[in-house]
Amino acid sequence: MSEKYNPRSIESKWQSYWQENKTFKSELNKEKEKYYILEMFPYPSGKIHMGHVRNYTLGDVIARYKRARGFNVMHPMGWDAFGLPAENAAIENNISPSKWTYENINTMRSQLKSMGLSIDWNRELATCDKEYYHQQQKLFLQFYKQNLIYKKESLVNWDPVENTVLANEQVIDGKGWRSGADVEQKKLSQWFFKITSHANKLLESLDEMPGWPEKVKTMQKNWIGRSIGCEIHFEIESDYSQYKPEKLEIFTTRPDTIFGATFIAISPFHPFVDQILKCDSDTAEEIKKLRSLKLNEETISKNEKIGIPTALRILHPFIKGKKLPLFIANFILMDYGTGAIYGCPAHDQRDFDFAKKYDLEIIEVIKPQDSDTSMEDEAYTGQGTLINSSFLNGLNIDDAKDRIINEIEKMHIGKKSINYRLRDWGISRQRYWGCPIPIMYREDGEIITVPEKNLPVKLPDEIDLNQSGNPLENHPEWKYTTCPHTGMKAIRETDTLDTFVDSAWYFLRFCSPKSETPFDENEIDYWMPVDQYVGGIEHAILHLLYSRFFTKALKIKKVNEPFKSLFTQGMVCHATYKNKNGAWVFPSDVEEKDGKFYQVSSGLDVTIGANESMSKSKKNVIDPEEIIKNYGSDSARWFMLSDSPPDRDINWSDAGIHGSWRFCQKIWTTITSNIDILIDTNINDEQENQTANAKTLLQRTYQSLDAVTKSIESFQMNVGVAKIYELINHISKFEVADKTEKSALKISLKILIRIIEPMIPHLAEECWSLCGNKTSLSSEPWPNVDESYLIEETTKVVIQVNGKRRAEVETQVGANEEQVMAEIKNIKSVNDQIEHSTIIKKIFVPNKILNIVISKNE
RNA sequence: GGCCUCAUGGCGGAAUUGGUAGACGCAAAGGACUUAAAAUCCUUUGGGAUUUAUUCCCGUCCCGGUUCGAGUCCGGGUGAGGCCA
Repeated sequence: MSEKYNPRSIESKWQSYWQENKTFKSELNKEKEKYYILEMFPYPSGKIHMGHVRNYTLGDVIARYKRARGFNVMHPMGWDAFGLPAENAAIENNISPSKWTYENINTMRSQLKSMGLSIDWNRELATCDKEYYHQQQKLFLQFYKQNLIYKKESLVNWDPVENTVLANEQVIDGKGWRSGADVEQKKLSQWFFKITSHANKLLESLDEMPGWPEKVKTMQKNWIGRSIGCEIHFEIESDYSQYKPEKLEIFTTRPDTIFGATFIAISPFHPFVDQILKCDSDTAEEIKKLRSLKLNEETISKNEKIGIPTALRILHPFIKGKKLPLFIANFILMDYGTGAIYGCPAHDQRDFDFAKKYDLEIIEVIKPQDSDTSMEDEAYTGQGTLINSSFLNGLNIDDAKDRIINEIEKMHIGKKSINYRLRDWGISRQRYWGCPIPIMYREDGEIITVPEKNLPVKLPDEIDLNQSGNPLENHPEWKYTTCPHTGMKAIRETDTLDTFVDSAWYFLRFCSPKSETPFDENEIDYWMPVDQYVGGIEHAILHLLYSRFFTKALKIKKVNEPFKSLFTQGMVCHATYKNKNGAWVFPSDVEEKDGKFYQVSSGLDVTIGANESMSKSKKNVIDPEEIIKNYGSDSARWFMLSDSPPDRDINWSDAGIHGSWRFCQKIWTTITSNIDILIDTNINDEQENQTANAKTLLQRTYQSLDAVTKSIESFQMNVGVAKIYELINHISKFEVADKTEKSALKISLKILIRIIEPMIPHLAEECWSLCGNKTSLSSEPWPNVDESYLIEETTKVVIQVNGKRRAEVETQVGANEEQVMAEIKNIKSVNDQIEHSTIIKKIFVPNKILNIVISKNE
């Protein structure tokens, strides 16, 4: 057997075998325990990149491992196929979004297949497929009936030149990416999912999800942002002649500090401000300026605090005669709470800065337990006792909160209230390439849903993308229709759904991808929840939260949460390159010459940008095709799993791929050179008169097997890889002299073949078939650890003196302190230390350590 | 600004969760084979000292603490990254 390792022929051979034999087809089978492994499905942007290779290799290791563990594994794949890039490509290349998308899908499918992933391709779906969005429109109707969908005015980024709405990423430095025009904030009437109605459920379930990383749960908790506080209605005095509002409703999470309140601030978008604008021409310009600035938490915390004084004064409800000035301030969000707060400068840094700037009163109402604070430089936000606060004096913060809320409720000027940072999910997109919203606007003003029997509302094929604005808006035949109930004239909703809607339920659709209803209850009942979900941390919040919301809102029996375990793999990053014209450049198009970088195709100089997650939009992608072509996908997979912990970001470099190739080669030569032993049916498990050598090999084999198993279970594939290296190093140094050693080697090699299959499946299948097997290795069970080999007779005990390692001794397992002490009598390095000293005590950890604590005799 | 991570040789990283720091891989150097190269195999590889040893000293970003013992736990700092529609 001297044939060379030839990954190209081996890999295509096994890929065809798996396809022809439907090796990875999954079917409902109640006799068997199911395992649903899912990686986040890709956007079909053109070609796969190393980030995909990492994601899908990781998932495939789990899929293959779980199959070996006897589970009925479902491992599907699909395409997150709607979205903006298809429309851009359509304009650039004069190709329809549909054609562009399906061509990309074909390319990427064959690339994924060339990686040897154990995917059930029978379940493949694409969200842009009308079969898929037909079902999605049904879900829309269902949500609509449940009152989970409503319409309201909301701000969008508006490009006045292109006459179109821009996504956030299309706004660069406040200007439209294509037109360069200043982007305006425009109000449009848009559809929303009432995700806030599930805020509390979404929050509370997080505590019952041990399979999720703490980091992601924390991010979601912060995102939902539940806070308990109090709404208070204040009476108002006005110096405006034409505007005299009576009451202002504010929200605070610190009602305990109400006696320290010295000003009131409202958002520039607060309803009061519209009226104030009418009365006060002096400040109108300033107010308009505040309104034009984009407000979010980040800018609020960084930007200078600005307040515009008004002629309104707020009466303090507990301090008679006290009047607080009211400001319009740039750090109050209209969407949070009531868009109005009171400021207590002494105990809130932001209020403190504001008070200093506008020379407002600072009243200390919380006194720290241990020290006096001066309030010179910063607010005190810690625990303490209430002072200067009338009936609250002497209470701690929590008690003071309860007491004041109680009082406020008694006086009927407010109530305890729970507030969420989470806002409703805006789902309208003014785009063509998305799922049509099954809504019509009738000429009599009624908004009606398209009846289920008339679904799907199909996207028109013929569109004009060269006109500005949404192509659906510009498509009269599609847009104008009649009401199916009355025959009245009607206009279709021309907005399409956010693509996050598509991905909020695809994992459900995979369970019954061809069902005539959105999903088959029976299948869902068996397959859901997803046992292991694998994807990028960048989806930690939105996609995962939306999916959780869908799952809860659909009220599927027994399925409360969609993803039992979540693993967030690190991103594959690469430097970004830009040429002189500001265009992104592919790394493969960059070359170095005399320390300078230039673009090969154009000859232009290139500047190197930051390392960022690989993405088609920045062109910092590496196509795995080259590597697969040169080394094979087994080497590529192995390389991807080596070295880096799966949850850590990596900077892509192919340095080291050669080592992976060497490893595959070594597996091949090791198996082929020992093939005689492997196919010899007379060699079995020979334990009688086993040589020490044979025993040691088996010990190491089972230790490796144990370690590899544990590392796969705990998502430490890089450690698993290292343990397999150790095993093959032992095997290749092993010399066979007698029958028990042949037997040991055979056992060891067979275990090796089995445990490399999740990682390098083609080579493993080939080795397995060389051993004379006629069926796929993937249906073979995972080997069991023979525990008897893990029991060691001797062990090394480390001898420390004052905590420093001085020697180690080989002892019987379970040796006691006296026995170990006897062993070390003649060890010089230890004796040198304990000479002329008094032994104070000895710390003995059986089989591990003996630490002798001494004090030197002077 | 808030919240959250992370920091170990030339590099990627390991360390049974408080018990031999640097497994395994990459890179590098030396050697074997070869007319030569590639490939393969063997050896060395955290820093330093010497009497070359079952030797000693230093060493896991910095300062301090807890402990018989700290890469691991606690406090403070420095630096890097992520998230904040």
